Amino acid sequence: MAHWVLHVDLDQFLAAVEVLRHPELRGRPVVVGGDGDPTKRGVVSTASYEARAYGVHSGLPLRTAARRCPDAVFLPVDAKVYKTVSAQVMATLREFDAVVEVLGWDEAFLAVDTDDPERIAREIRDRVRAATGLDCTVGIGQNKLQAKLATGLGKPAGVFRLTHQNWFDVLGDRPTDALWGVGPKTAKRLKDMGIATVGRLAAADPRALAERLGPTIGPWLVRLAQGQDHSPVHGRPHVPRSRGRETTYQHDLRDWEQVRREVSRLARRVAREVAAERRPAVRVVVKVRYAPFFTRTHGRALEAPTTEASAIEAAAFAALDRFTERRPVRLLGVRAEFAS
DNA sequence: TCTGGGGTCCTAGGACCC
DNA sequence: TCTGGGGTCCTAGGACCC
Repeated sequence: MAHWVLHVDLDQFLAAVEVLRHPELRGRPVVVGGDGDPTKRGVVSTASYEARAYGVHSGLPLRTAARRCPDAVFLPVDAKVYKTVSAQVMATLREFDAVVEVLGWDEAFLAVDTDDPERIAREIRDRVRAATGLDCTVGIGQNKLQAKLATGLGKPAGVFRLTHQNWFDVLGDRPTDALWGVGPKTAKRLKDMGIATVGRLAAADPRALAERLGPTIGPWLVRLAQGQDHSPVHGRPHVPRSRGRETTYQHDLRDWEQVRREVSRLARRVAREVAAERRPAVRVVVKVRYAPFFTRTHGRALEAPTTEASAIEAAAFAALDRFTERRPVRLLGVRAEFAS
């Protein structure tokens, strides 16, 4: 039997969950994001396919979404409900004879041994739909990279197989940011080097890329473009490396005393979650985004690993003291890092 | 008129030590 | 007056992903 990786991705997950519990919304443009008020600062988390037809997509500012699609139904992100539904989906996936690696609320990899991966893919789709009422797409590959990219080609509610056999037929002429791990910045840098497509990147000299993009990332990009990926599917539960909270304010903060109070509030909230985790923090990082949308961070190591709120707050204050610019603040964040 | 919140990993530079 | 070469740790920032 052959070894296959399947990637399962729920279609328009947040919007689909909202339609499930508000059936009257079916067929309408639905936009989930922020607190559901498109006049406020926030972005789209998920748009239904009906809303996508108006050019509304994840990451788009809610205000822009409202202009593009004034008839859309705007709903707040209800993380608690999505987590519950996600757990049902993942439990369904774990019924299969496979190693299951969860990637987030709406995605998972399954490692399976079979001679008919399409049969298993269709069965996954059917059983997820029966258990939750949700549609998903299943990508099939010889590794995680191929499976992940296959899913995008199978949407919505389809099954697609991407292997070394059809890799270049399907992706060779696509821009490099079609790859999982290549974003707009790297795509631009590659383009500036004369590398615009996956095919060109696959044929590039790893040493030349190492010089321009770093010793790890350069050669890795070439392997990525060749469809190579040896990272295993693992079923171990995720152990967080850090835990943080951040807030974008509806109106910029100008009073630095208020900034300090907000950092205290965030630090104490993070400390509560760190304590609940029962793992001591070793470092605290404060993030400040100024009104013109540039972001700075400063951190402070804790004197000793701790879950104590007062120590975490003191470290956050020490980090905050390293910010000297007194401009209006748009966002504040506090993050605690655990020992590695 | 804008541009969330939750994370992870890699890089580069400086400090420090031998 | 001149002053190498590693290795490691810490920190800030960048890029990416869901």
